[in-house]
Amino acid sequence: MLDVRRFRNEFDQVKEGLSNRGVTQEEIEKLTQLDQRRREWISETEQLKNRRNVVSQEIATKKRNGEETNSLIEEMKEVSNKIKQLDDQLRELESEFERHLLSIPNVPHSSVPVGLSEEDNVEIRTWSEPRTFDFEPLPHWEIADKLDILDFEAAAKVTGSRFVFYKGLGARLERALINFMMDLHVDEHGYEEMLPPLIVNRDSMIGTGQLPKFEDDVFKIEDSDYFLVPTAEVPVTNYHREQILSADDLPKKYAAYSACFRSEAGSAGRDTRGLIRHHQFNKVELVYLTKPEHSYELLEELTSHAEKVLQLLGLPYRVMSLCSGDLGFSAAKTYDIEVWLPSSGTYREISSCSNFEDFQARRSMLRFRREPKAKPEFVHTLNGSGLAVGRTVAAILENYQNEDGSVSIPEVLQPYMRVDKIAKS
RNA sequence: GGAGAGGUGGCCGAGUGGUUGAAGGCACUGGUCUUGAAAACCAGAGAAGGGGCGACUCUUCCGUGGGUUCGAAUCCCACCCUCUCUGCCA
Repeated sequence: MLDVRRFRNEFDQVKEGLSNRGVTQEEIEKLTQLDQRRREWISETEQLKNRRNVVSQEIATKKRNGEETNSLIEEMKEVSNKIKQLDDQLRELESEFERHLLSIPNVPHSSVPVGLSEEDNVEIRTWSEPRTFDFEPLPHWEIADKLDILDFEAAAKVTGSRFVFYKGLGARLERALINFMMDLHVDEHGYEEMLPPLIVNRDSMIGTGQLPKFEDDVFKIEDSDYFLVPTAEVPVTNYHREQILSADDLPKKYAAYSACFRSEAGSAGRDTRGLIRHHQFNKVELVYLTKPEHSYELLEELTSHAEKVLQLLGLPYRVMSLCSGDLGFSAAKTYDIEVWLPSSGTYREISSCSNFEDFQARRSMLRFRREPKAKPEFVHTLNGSGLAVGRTVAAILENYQNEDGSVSIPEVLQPYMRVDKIAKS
């Protein structure tokens, strides 16, 4: 959530940042108006309430002394009615104000490239060279079909499109990757492991910014106010919601594996084949809660931890800095890590690492104290995929495929897989 | 799902519709005392929002949301959560 005070005090800067990512002039003006009216009405009702408190005190004293209080009570009836009226108006205004505020995206960090779309994202670095094949590399769904390790048709029958059954060594590969990634982050990178609920309530979804604006993108459980998690970011970040942490607790670093559920409304026809875009997929997520002054340096650290997974797996990738127009709603800055997919000859997103600054913390009242008696301040939250598991399987199948249709297993995974190759049985 | 009990400050725990932001205790901070510490004594200390350059000041907050009342932690209604018993069940 946007800081209204920052909005007032650094109006020009905030306005520019927001319009760089597509917030309209009207939306900004509306917020200014609502904020002004809101503050006027607050001081009006508060004056009346002060009057009510003072006179109530007086009535109590007079009653105790046996004095007459009828005229005061009469006056207070009127004041009370007035308060009720104004309070009702104010409540309506405040909920409109909040609704509006919740629908305004985060302000991009000054280092974010200005641009309108994906086209304007900036490449930061690449790692390793795409392998050259002396045969025509197949897309992962064809490789998997020949090896009988993924079954999309059965999933379509049992559930619907954009689902999959993993089978045999395919299922083991998915599981091996989850364990490999979790072990790496916990043992080498110092994260605390967490296994969160896969269903969360509305407040949690508001806290991390999925709601109220993007209800169409998530699965809601009928006859309830529960949602399937679109990412472990939601339960894990909300774990500390409405808490005041002490400075010694920071930074908090959590690694969480979860299944993720997304409705993929609006992406009909895109990536219909293979593992790239599913309604349900597995992901290992890294989540940070930090002091504000460390968040940007930790964004680099977080990104490097995600990169490390790809390096150990030997998968070529590049790191992109998303431009203002391509940033997610809650993010102030995002690096996308894109892995090389030989069959299409392109890089595809496999991790997205973002700094949300205090945007999520403000929505979810997630604070810390520098000193035992200091005023609470909002923490900064960050998260990134470390990595999306299904897409990693796709990348391994494609990058490690052999001419005979088999797929070699990257060395670091062999202890988890207990084989060095998936071949046709 | 059913029955009962309960939700008050960092924690424990009082609370009769009218100086209760809230007794008391623990923990915490500062001071006195002490060579130092402990004990004892004294004092201080919550959050959000509004106004003011500031000292400061006002409003709200006793699970959440409504209601009754001149006035609600206290009365009424709904909901949420926790605990105990119970039903079904991986």
